[in-house]
This record gives sequence, C-alpha cells and structure tokens, in this order.
Amino acid sequence: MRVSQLFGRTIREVPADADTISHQYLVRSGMINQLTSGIYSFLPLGLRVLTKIENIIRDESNKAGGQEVLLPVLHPVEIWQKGGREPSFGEVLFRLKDRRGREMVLGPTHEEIITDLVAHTIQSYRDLPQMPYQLHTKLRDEPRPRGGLLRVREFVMHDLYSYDVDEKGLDISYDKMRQAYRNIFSRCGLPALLVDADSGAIGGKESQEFMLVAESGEDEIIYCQSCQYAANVEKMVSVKSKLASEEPLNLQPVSTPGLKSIEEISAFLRVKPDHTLKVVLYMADNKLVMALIRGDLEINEIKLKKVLKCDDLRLAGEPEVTAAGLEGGFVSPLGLKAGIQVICDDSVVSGVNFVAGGNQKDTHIKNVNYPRDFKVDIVQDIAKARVGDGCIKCGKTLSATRGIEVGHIFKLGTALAEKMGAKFIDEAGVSRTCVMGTYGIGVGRLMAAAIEQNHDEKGPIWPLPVAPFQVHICGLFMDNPRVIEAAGKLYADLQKEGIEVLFDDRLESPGVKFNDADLIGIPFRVTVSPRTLEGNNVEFKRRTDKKAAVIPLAGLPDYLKNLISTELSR
RNA sequence: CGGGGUGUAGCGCAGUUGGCUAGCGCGCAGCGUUUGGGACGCUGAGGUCGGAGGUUCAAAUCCUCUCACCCCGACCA
Repeated sequence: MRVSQLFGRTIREVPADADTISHQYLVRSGMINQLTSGIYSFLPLGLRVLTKIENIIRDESNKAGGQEVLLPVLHPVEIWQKGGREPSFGEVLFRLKDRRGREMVLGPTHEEIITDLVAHTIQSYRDLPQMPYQLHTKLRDEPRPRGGLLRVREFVMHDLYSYDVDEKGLDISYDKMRQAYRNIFSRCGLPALLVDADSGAIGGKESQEFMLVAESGEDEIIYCQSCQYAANVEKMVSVKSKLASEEPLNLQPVSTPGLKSIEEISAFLRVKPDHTLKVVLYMADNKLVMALIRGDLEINEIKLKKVLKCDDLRLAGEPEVTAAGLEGGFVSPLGLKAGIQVICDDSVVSGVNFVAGGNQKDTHIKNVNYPRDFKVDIVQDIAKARVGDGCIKCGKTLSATRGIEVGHIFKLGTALAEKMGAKFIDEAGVSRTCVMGTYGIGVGRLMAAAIEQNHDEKGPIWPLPVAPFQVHICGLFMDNPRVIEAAGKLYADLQKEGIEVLFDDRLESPGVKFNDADLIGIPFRVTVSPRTLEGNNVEFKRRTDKKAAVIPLAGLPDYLKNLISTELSR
C-alpha cells in the first residue's frame, strides 16, 4: 500500500476525549474512528490488524477441532426467554420490534442461538463432540463504554461453543480450548495470564480468564508469586489474617454518640478494626438482606450475589433501612427481628469480642461473639481478597496487579442445553443432554490491549504477527529520481516476495515520515534516501531500535523475507 | 443510575462581565523557497458557536429546557 493513497490519515493532536494510550494511538494512527459512544469504525490500517488477529484465532480454533459458522445478530426475544437469561442481561440487551411488532434482540452473545442450532442438528452421541465457532459482531448496551476499544457496545468476538456427551468430554474440550487460547495469545506476541474467574451472568461452574497485564486494566488480579495461582479479585478466595485467640467476654453496651463508621468506632473505643463487626445492608432482588464481615475486610459483592443467587444486588438506601425498622449506622445482627436474611463472612465466625451496632441510635455493644449472641442464615466466604492475605493453595503471601480481560472460558454444564432441548441418544439408546462449554475472545479489545502492553512515547509497537504491515518503506526526498526509482523498485520487489509492505511515497519531510512511521508502529522500517543510495545502501531499523543500521540494498528482499519468517516461527 | 466535566472549522483550543465582519494553532488547497526526527512565506477554502425556546435594540456570551460526548463508581469479551 502506498501511503499517498491510503484511506485514513495520521493526526498530530491527541484527541480530546481519549485518555487511554491505546485509544489515542488507534485514533491518531488512523486505525479507528468513533461514530458514537462505544461504537467505532475500522479504517484499512485498523482492519488489517483486526483481521490478522482473527486469522490466528481461526487457525487455532480449527486446529483444536472447531468449525466456523455464522449466526444471526438479530434474535427473536422468545429464544432469550426460553434460555432464561433475559432478566440477567436486562438493560444490556438492545431491543427492537420488527414490522409486525414482534420483539427482537440484537445478540449480546450466542449461547442460546447456537444451542438451538445444535438441538436441531445433533441427534446421536456419534454426532458429538462438536465445537462450532464464529468471529462476529456482538451488541451490548453497556452501562459505560470506555477507553476506546477497551470497552465498547458493538464488537467483534470470537465465540466458540463445545458440546460433549458428558463431563469428561467437557473437561477434554475445555483443556483443548484453554491450550488453543494460550497458543492464540502467544502467537499474537501477547503473553496472557490465566486466572480463575467468576462466571458472571453466563453462569456455569469452572471459569477462567486470560488477562493481559496493563496499568489501564479494569480488573484486579490477585496472584501468588510462589505457586503462580492467580484469580480475579472478584473470585479469589484467600486465607485471611488470623487474630490472636481471646476468651469471650460479656456483652457490654457503650454510648457512641454520632459515631457510625468503622474508623470512628475503632478510634473512639480504642479497638482495632478487626475487632469490629461491619454490617452492610443490601437490596437483593428488592429484598433487604444483611451482610456481616470483620471490620477490617471488605465485602466482595460478586461473591455475595452468588451466595444469594439473586439477579440484582445493590446497597440499600436510607429509606429502605428505616422502613425495615433499623437504625442506620448502628445496625446489628443482635436482636434482629425475623424476616431479614443474614449472610455472614467466615471471618466473623473465627473472630471474638467484636464491637457491633446496638440497634438503637448512638449505641454500640462490645464483646459480641458468634454464635453466642446472634444467629445468621448463611456462613460463607464473602470477603474481598487483599494483597498480603495468604494463598489458599500454598499459604504464601498474595500480590496484586491490574489486567485487561481478553479471553474467557467456561464450563457451562447442561443447564442451558437442557432448556434449549439440546439432546442426543447415547449408546444405550437413552436420551441425554449435551454438556456445554463456552469460550470467548474480544478481538478489538485484544487489539487495544496489545497497544497498552506494547508502546512507547511515539506510538504502538505492534508484534510482527498482528502488525498492519510487516515492512514500512520511507522514501526520503521523493522528488529525487534515484529515490523514486530505488524505493519504487524495492516496494515492488518486496511485494513479489509476499512481504506486506507500506510504502511512504509522499513528498514530506523526513521528520514527518519518521514520526508517522513510529505512530503506525510497523515492526521493520527501511529508509531509502539519496545519502545512503550513494553507496547502494539503505537504512534498516526495527521499531524498537533507537538507531538505524546501514545495509546493502542488494538482496534486501531475501534478507527481509528470511528475517520475517524466522521471527514469525519463533 | 449516582458524582464530575466538556460541546465554537477536519483536529486541538481561545473568546463566555451581552456589542463591530467569531478568532488562533495544526491540518487541507494553490504558488514559491526548503528538506535526515513533525520547515518557512504568501494566498485561499472551510462555521446551523450541540439543539429548541425565551430575555434584549443586540446572544457563542444571560435564562429555561433538551441532546450528545468524556472521566470516576455499580456491570463485562
């Protein structure tokens, strides 16, 4: 491609509404353009990167046994009702009506559709396992799009679904896809961290995420440097700090005028926060519930939501607390009237002599102990894991980092397949339900994450396998006949060798060309200029090099061809 | 949905105590001089000042409503 003819241009100024690095560079290099919030067009340069990633995904999916399909974007709402996930997707679903008034949904994902298709296609255990997949658009009305391509409302996703005869088969498919995903990320030149994850709205049991470590990541990853165990903070179960053992003392009410927060209470009564009882009131599907945890810990709402098995969880508002006859800031599980469900973190069970609310204004109670003084409905881990906690696998201290979730794999089981009627006849002639797995990669997000992870102050540094072009020719002084001739010939020769080359043939100053080259981020740059042409040489520079090397023009196509193929096969 | 911010030329911005023909830089077009890390001069094109309503002799500027976008939080590939 000649830069003079390229559709799309580089921009010098940083776009005002882009403050994520990848967003800035994607826009400035002319790869993407925003249409409206969370919706982007891809220009030729950007599409080339996207397509390259897609092709790597395609290749690895095929190798793992996948077969590509293409599913509709427009879904009748009934299929979502049948699958039972309509409420949990809620507002995220884009909805519309067709001309007959029939309600439709723009597909946010395709488990229902593909499972319906499988139900119509699979009949016998002989037809299994299957791994249909697609690379196609998903539409989700996200509450808050952000960070350019990092979080959008319309995006290309790789989604693969596995169907097996039993759990054992699912385990095999899951392992295959986990390996395929590892291969994909490593072939893209992007080392991804595998972490245990919560399965979210999609449900299912086992689930893991592939994360690219990046400052701008939305997720917090808690990991163990010693045994490498890692999990999303949403999911991580950790060994909490232990408290010294004490004898339980007698209950003692104390006056605490106006003191509500854990900090205020612990300072006033001179007790450590780990000797206070934190009470948080939530509305779970519009029912008031009480969550208890040791005062120094935080509640992990994802875990809590799971324990409660509810679709919607939010903090209770002042009116809702008052309506339940409770005193905000002094709420306590002691003497609680029936009807309010109490969920208690296991940290409370192992602690002693807590300061808890007194259930009346300006009063707290010291030396509260479980189970002597109050009852709870559920005891479970609902705490947010922290840096410094112990690893549940090996006991060593946990660390944290931030990451961008670029892939997610789930063992879904049979629940959805059951609802969608995906059954087969087994060897004994008995009808059984397919066991399902689901696997996804956000392709555009991966592209953005690649920049977050690989860039300098001039622009992105694309890994060769996903770079928009492999070689960038800068022709300096393009009004010089020798340069026109030599650069033009080199451009043609490289293309003849099958090398992907972007040729900057514009009559621009060297500074402009070099800056544009850095901004586009192609791994190899060849500069053709009168100066080096004198000795039949050109300059060669990797995007990561500081300085260019002078090398002979003769034999350059072969040299580059070899270089590229060795780099790609690494 | 809660909190914060911004809408003026393709991009980045100034102008906002009402006052002349709405301005600057970049980019774009033409001409000329230049050329190794974002050159310079001259000329030029390009604007419903986010939208609607109102106040006024006069509105980018004041008032009301509204829309859009960005950032921080609750959600996810």
